[in-house]
Amino acid sequence: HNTMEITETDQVTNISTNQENELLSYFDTTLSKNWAGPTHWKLRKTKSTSVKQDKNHDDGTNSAATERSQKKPSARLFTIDFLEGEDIITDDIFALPRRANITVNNTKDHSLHLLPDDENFSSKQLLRYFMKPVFSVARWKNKNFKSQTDETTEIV
Amino acid sequence: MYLILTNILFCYNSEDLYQDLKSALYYRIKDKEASVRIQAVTALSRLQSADDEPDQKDGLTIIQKLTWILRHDASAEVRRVIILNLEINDTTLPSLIERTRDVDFINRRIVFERKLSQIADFQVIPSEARFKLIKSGLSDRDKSVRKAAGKMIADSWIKQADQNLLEFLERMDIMDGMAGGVSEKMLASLLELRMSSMSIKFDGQFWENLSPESAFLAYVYTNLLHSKKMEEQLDEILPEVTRHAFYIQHYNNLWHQATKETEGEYEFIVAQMLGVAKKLDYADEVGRRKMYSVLREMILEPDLPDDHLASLVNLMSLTAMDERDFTRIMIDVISDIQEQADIDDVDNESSSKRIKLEGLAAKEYLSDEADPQILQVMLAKLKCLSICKFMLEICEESLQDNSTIYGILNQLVIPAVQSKEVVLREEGLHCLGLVCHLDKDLALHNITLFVHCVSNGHDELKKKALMILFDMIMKYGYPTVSEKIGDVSKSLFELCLDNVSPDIQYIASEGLAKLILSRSYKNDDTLKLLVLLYFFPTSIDNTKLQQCLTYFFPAYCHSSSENQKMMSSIAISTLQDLILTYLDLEEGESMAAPNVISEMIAHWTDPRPLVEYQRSNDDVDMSIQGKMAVDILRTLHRADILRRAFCHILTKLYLDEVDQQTLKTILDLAEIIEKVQL
DNA sequence: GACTGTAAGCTACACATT
DNA sequence: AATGTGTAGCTTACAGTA
Repeated sequence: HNTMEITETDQVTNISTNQENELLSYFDTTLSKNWAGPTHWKLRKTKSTSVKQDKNHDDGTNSAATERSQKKPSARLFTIDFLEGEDIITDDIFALPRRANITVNNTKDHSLHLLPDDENFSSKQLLRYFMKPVFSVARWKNKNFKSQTDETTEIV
Repeated sequence: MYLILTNILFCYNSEDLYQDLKSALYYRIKDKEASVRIQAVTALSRLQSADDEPDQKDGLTIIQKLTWILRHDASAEVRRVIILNLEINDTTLPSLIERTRDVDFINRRIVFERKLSQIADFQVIPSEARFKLIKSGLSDRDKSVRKAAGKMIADSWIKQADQNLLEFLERMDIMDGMAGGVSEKMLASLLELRMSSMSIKFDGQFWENLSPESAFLAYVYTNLLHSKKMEEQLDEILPEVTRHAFYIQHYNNLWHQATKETEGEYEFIVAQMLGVAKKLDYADEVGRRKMYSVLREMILEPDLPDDHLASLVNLMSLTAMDERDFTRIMIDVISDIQEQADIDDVDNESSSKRIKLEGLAAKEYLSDEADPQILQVMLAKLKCLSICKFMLEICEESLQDNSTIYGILNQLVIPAVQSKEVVLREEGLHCLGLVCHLDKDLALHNITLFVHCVSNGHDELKKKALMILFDMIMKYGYPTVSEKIGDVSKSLFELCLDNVSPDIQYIASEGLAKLILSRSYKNDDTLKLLVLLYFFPTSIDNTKLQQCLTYFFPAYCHSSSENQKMMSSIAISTLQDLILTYLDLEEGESMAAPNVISEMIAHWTDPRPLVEYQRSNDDVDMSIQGKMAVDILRTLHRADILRRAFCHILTKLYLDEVDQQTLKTILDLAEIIEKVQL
């Protein structure tokens, strides 16, 4: 029951001619960092600007009531959530006497700190066939008008 | 401090002090503070050239220690200091070159601009490594690295050849860097940087006295002007079509007359000239005919390399009137070759010699008997199939409109597919796959064949068949294709994702990524398999697969709320499976840590990037991760091994806009857990 | 209680952009 | 020059180890 099918014919031309092409190129830019796979993946924050904008939009469009009812409780209750985690069992407060530190560092680190080969994966590979190359320039389309009619009459 | 001491030591040469300092430094390079290590390493690098005495403890000299740190130190800055201070010699150069792939882009950059630009002779780098570093430098994700690599070539390295471009290309061994287009990329970037400061003119003399380097220059420059749409300059440098056809003929003749030492060079020149010809304007009838006749003759020659063949077919399409004209010509060519093979079959000592030469590569694939006649027929067939393949890559018209192809299908392609020779079968299948792009009925008729090849063929055939199958589904739609084979396709996909061959896993992943992203195919089990495969320890070295899916998952989840919903529905159970595999890792296996997996999954299912992409939160379920939180908490009080990781993902979820009801559920569940724990 | 590794938040700085 | 962006490093806190 899981297998659903939604489709028309020829997805490559469908997509590449449609605007979805542009939409995918959005990801070419946003994913240009973080291309190297899970071992080198990092979360990039600093969406604070866009988030703030979004919130402002919400404030403008939605009522302030929803704002209060949703966000304020969530903030409060979420802190409770933190407390639940394990806060009450805090140990007694002591000053930490520091003795001589061992200054050597354990380098069992086998990582060579190298990037993998960059396969330059982009929307381009998702918009092509495996076997059939896509030629951006149609080679005969210009000549076709005059010759095509001739040829057909000749052959037939 | 150590630096000062070291400098002092240089002035007051005291052996005891020196040894003391050195052994102290040997400890400080292992200090846990990066800043200390930086100092230690700078100090040590002052001693590197004066002291090659091995350390008694590990038998390593200073330089060996430095190169070891260069590879292993976790601090980018420590590595940077070593890059900057390490002297360049035969032992250190490979380590420095390796840093062109350092994770830190500043390190990559300074290797190019401070080290590799400084070497006296770039030929000390073996050409394979040289092209590898050029490729990675010029196509680096970071702009400044690309620039540094480009400048290294265009400013420093070319100086070694006295600013003489052709001399430079010769020293560069461009013929060794053709694979992957590295040579072309390098020259193109060089030309782009120096275009203004050089005037490039190709006159008759130039064309008549081509060397591999000048021919390559002509080819790359032509391509560059073409891609920049600089039509006037292009007209200026390119000869007329007729002349160019003569040149091609000329060098082709030289190639065949060449000695063993020079034949490679002429073959290369011909390849470049054919490349240039692709950018000519074939409007002129006389030129077009001349070119056509030259090509028509060349393509019949027996021992053509594959890329010549591809260029020839491509050019013949340019000189043809239209697609039907083109296919007719190619079919003529193919039957000529077949005839030729049949005739040569009877006698002709000399051609069988040639075949042997060419056959060397193909021989290993061909079955046992070395009978030259059989071999020759086989090679002729193979050549016909290759021509057919290149032709079909170009063809667009449907089979009904271009029925000439049927003939070749029945007479050449089908027998090849049924052949017992592996090479022929592969190439035949390739052609069949391409023909199926032109006719839906034919495609559907052959689906079962492709499926059969995927499940029963040898690896190479499997790969081809799988690619064809995906192409067919992309082209004609999943329902149409699966109608033909029932529910086989889903299990076939799963089989391929589970395959032992990394290539097949990769093809299956990319194929599925395409299908899923284009909404041709949608299935939660398959999606889950993809995620599992992505993180699985066996995939850790499958870079293609990883990079493909690294692109796919965010693109999939952040482009539609429906997709994101699907992902979130499998997220928790998948994460659970992955954590369990992580806990069961064998010695020597490795995979991403549970926390990383959690963060990535949390990111994929985060509604905010989706909102940003859609530029509105219509249809976006802002509380989607709230539901995930509920899921997690429900599993949490059962399993305890998973506690840690699951709690971690809980903190990553976006719960600010969760609806009240879900929120309440979350809190209740949390409360229960707390009580149970107490 | 010492000592580690890890995670998260903050600050300062270098860099790029305009 | 002024701005924003991204990163490295520092600090703090906590949990596990033995």
